[in-house]
Amino acid sequence: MTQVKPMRADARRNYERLLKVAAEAFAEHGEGASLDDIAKRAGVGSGTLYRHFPTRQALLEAAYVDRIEALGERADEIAKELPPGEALAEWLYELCVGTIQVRGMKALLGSAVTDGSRAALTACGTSMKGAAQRLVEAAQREGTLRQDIEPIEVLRLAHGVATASELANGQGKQIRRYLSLLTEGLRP
Amino acid sequence: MTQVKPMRADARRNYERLLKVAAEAFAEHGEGASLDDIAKRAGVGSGTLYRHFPTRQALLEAAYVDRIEALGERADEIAKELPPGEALAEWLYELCVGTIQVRGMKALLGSAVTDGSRAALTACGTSMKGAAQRLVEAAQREGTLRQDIEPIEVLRLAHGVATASELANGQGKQIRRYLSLLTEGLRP
DNA sequence: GAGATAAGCGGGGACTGTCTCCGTTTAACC
DNA sequence: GGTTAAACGGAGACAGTCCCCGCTTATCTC
Repeated sequence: MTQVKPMRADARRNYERLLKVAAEAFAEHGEGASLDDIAKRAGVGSGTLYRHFPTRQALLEAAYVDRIEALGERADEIAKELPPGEALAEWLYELCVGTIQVRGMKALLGSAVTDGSRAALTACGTSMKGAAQRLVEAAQREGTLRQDIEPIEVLRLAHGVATASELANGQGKQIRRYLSLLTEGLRP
Repeated sequence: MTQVKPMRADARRNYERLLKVAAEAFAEHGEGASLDDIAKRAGVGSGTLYRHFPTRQALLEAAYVDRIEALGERADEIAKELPPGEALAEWLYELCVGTIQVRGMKALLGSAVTDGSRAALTACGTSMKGAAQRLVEAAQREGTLRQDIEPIEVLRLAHGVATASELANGQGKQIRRYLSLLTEGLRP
């Protein structure tokens, strides 16, 4: 599963440089950051960039996997500290914060929960879905979450909440409010 | 308020052609459709397009104002046929359908409810906000909608629901489901 | 260490899209 | 019909994506 042939030293070096620069660039300019510019800033030719990461999507994913996996692990930490219902809410909050604050992660998280996505987001997608599943099932067992809902639906709705919060100039407060509106519903 | 000087005949002709072609192009290729291509298809130079519509946003808005205003009027029709709570739900449903199906309208509706938007969406924005306000207040008076919520928040959340539905390959069924999850909340 | 060799590099260039500038055309008014 | 200002339109500067292929170099072998 892991790299059968070890990368050549220069290849590995360039790969890492690109990743680091890309994360900065995406954070700064959003997912539309210029790829040729990233290559330049990393001190490599654009050919090198495109060889390592055939698509923007691939680079985006590689640049943020660790952050996303951290989010997956965070789910378990939170689960230890809070009762299931609250844990889910808190995790969704942190997920939304990440979605909005780290420009460029939105597209990535979005396609991770897209139905029929082109199997692109394997790593990120499974990590997110796993975390969501654990929290959702726990909350359902506890009885603080409706039974008829799938983990992936929760992720999609959270993405929707992030979008809505963004429209409202999303500071943490907005996210909290919209998340709680979702949890409690719009009825009185 | 309205055009002080009437447009020259050729200008008016080109303006209309552009609008018609633009609506088709955006519907077909999404909001990213090539502007030069729209100009070409309308049989005018790109200079003409940019003179009439300085930004993509401006063209997008002009191409869809009538559709959006129809949505505004639809609110009142629905209000006559259904009790306030159901009317709001039905209107939000139609709003989401429009958001998703007519590619290119999403960006427009999004920026119409963005906090601190650059005063771009005056026409569309006020139309939407007006319709939302009428339905929201009626539902609140009836007691089927929480009191502590603003019309614009409902619009933003609806946009979020549309986004979530889109991720789920949004057919009408998904939209209905996610909307009702929002209305009723995620609690059991 | 020297040589062989394939993995990896990188930048030139084709292509697509945006947007402006300015010489030319033409509708509108007399 | 002649004048004039409004409107046209396309050439071209610029920015981004992405591929191709001759050159460089890390690694392996002796």
